[in-house]
Amino acid sequence: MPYVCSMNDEFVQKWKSQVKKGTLAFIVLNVLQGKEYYGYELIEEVKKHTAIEIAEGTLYPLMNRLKKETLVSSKWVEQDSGIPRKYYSLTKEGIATLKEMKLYWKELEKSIKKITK
Amino acid sequence: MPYVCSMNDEFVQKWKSQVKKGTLAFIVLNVLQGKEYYGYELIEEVKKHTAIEIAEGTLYPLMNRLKKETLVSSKWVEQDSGIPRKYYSLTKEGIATLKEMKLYWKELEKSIKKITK
DNA sequence: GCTATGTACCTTGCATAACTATGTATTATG
DNA sequence: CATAATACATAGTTATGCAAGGTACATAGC
Repeated sequence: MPYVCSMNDEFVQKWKSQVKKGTLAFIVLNVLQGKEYYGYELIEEVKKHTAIEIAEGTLYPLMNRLKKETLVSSKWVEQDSGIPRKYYSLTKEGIATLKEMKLYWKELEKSIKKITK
Repeated sequence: MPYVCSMNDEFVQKWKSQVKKGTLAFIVLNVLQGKEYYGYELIEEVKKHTAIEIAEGTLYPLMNRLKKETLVSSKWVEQDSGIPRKYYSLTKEGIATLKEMKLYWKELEKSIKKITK
């Protein structure tokens, strides 16, 4: 591979991973606004519509945290064939919390836009 | 205090802290684009112009990490009176890396906007 | 002289969360 | 019958924000 540019690739990779911290919870809650999803489907949904890939080993612990915080609830749904699916949905508290998070995100976005130029 | 809303205040607080992971490095590098800053000044600058507060215990270790990654360099500047200041500036590598980070941030912003609707 | 406040730097230890790797189980496909 | 895709789960590693502590200088008020 030819030397193209002096940017620090490994640093950027780690940075992206760090940016995801917090961001993923926000994304998941936002997606669940519209309708219920099961874990695997949620990952696919996000991958399809955005540039964000959520690893399974990331999502399931995340969903458990959100459940513990009572922001989402879950229920098992048997399938005619195949493995049963665990569907997640926003609780009332989840909706209120998401609203608060949206405010902060908008503020952050504005702040960074201001600094970037 | 009257009960106003069912959102989870502590969760939101922790979440904001998580969102800062990665975000702060991005912010600092962006600020240093324009001109050199010393640590204390950088905190004040960001606080003044945005909604973001960077704790000292966050900034100094962060600057050391950025230095170790050779994204910024620093130099001590003696003052006529008072404590000498450590001024930070972007390196060539820092500039290239920041460019890459900006691309990802734009992408992320777009993705979230899409999901938030 | 003493105290408080503001400036300016630094470090330790804790909590948190993403990711890799690994494991389980079911169904469809070649 | 082996592979891929679906679907959930956990352990261990790593990175980082922040509270809390510290050092040091300068100024203002009592």
